[in-house]
Amino acid sequence: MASKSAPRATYAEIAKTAGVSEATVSRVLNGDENVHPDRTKAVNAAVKKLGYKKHRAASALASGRTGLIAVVIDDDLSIFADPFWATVTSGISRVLMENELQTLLMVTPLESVDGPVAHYLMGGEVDGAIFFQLHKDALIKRLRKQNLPIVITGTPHSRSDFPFVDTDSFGGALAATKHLFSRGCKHVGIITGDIDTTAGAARLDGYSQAYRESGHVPSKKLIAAGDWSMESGRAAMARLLEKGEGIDGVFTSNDLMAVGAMAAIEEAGLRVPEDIKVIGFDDSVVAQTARPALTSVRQDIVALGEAAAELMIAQLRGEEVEPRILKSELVIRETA
Amino acid sequence: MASKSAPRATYAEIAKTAGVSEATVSRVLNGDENVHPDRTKAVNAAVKKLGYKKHRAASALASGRTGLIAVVIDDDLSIFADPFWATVTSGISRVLMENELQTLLMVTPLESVDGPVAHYLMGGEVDGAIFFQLHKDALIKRLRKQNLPIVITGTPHSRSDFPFVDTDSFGGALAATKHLFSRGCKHVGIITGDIDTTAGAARLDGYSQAYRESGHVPSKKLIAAGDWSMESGRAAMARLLEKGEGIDGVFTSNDLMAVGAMAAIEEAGLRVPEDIKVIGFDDSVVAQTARPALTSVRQDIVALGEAAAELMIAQLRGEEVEPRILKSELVIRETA
DNA sequence: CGATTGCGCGAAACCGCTTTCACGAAATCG
DNA sequence: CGATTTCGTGAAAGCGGTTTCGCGCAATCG
Repeated sequence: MASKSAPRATYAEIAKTAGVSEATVSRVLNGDENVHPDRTKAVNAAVKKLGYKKHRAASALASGRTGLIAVVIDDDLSIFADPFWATVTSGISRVLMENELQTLLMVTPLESVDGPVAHYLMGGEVDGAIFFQLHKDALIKRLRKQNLPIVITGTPHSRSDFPFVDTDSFGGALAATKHLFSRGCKHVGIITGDIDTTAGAARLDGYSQAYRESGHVPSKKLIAAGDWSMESGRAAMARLLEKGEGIDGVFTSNDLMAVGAMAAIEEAGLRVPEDIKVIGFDDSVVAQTARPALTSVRQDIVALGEAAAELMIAQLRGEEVEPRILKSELVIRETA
Repeated sequence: MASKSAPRATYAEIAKTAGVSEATVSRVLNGDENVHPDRTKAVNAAVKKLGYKKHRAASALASGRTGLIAVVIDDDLSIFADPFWATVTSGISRVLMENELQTLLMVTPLESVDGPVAHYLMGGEVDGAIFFQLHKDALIKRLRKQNLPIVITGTPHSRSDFPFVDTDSFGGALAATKHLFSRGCKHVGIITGDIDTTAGAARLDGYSQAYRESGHVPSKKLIAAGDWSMESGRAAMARLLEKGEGIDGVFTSNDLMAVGAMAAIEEAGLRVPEDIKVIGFDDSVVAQTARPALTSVRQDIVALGEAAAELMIAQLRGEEVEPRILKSELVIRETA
């Protein structure tokens, strides 16, 4: 459709104006060391003069490298209404661009191992894929077998050796719970996220660990299950209150549930933080807009994306990569 | 990097097993009508049998069509912490995928007309570009001149003939303000967004229009400027209260400012909605988590993305396109 | 000092698909 | 019924890079 107002320079022209062969142009443009400095200079000059920009498709066809990295979002729970993934993605995109790579966004149900997405990824259309979430990793295992570089954002279930990046959920939960104790709470409860997710489990573990370290005795009655939603937080808190354990502090596994919990507390005629202190997780907008403002565990989400991209780039370079766990940090506001 | 475990079928093989020429294979695969049904069938059979998948790069090189649509986000205000754009993007991605197109995400400051992004877009690397926001449209004008299909999400400033999609800000603000009147408010104020944005201006216009239609007399003292942030909403509301116009209702141009306004109202010892009713705009998570729950103007954000993608596809087909304005809807909760 | 090695470089094949061109056969025309 | 169109098709020339191969030359070796 687009007309070629500026008839795009090619290797042929560069080669001619630089007085070298196209092969040499290619070498220079791909950083081959074994080229005489003089020619290198000549080529670079020609490139600048002609405003040359490499043609991706041609390059991809010849080399097999597309310069494209897929970011795959299983469109069930994900991006809708959750700023988290968007933020991660922007971090990824930034880093990839700096490395001459483009971000191909695929928001789609992951379906079977041979849905269209799977074929696309296996068909060599991209140089690598970064996945969000991970309920089923059959597809990923398959891709791995094909040597497609993969990075997972979030901790995978199987302890396969997938390269992944994640926030330190355990540490964050540990710190949050300890903070509640240090503020004088005696009976600290937890509202968990979906325990089937690794993040949900890790946050519960952190909470338990804090109990163990504090010398306090934990009670199963102080543990209530949520599913990350605000409504589940409200319901879980209501249950916690009913049990009459004298709960005076609660760590909720995300901010949304914290807000729900605060509503339940208020409905019970109690006050935050005077009667019950609350700490969330994520430090999302919601934490900042809540009243009273919510104390929460912050994750550096952009950094998470950047780390994912860096892991991908390392793989592309053929380096061995280790999973990366990012530190979380407690942001103290009014609720605890 | 990825090894070819399955040595990818090519036209050559298909042509051979179907007993036709490669040219015919191409015709069939690109929907050329002028091919004998028998051959068409033969080719399709061969394709299925061999599990053939077209090689994008090769196709792009030969045809000049990349099958890639860029989604460009000016990384200043945008994606960070704002679920809005992410949601739009997921709508775009879904529709593009259904049409065999891929979404290339570019999160980056738009800088000058000849930054790297500009070059990328002008270099024929993509078949079209969808832009979010629009502070400066110099780049876009330039791209348009090159015949690159463009769609803008949000209303552009210049009344150039860019194809764009947007939510009916004016109508939403009108409905919200009228609703406040109908609930008995006599002195309805507005906290505007950045007036330099078309959305900010349109929402103010809708508010003014409601005043005109209602027969009430508007007062400049009831208009306070915000900048979309929660803090600006709080400050604006404080000013509104000071002016002592007996304000009893306020329409804020987005949810974040509404939450800020509610905080200010509470700090002034007044109550929502008993003393002052509040309506926001966007119906974001924040509206749902606020207490009392915020009445707000909902936009169908996914639909907005889908519309953008559809406009793009129409252009790719060479059709003439009209801007598309999507209806907004008042979601009534507790604050008004 | 003749023989071997290594380095820098150009010629040319190639990546896989698209598209122009021309040709033979079938359909339409005068 | 010969002449002109129309239609379906294959051969082949690209599209714009990358990469292998081998050559000529200078450096190194015996």
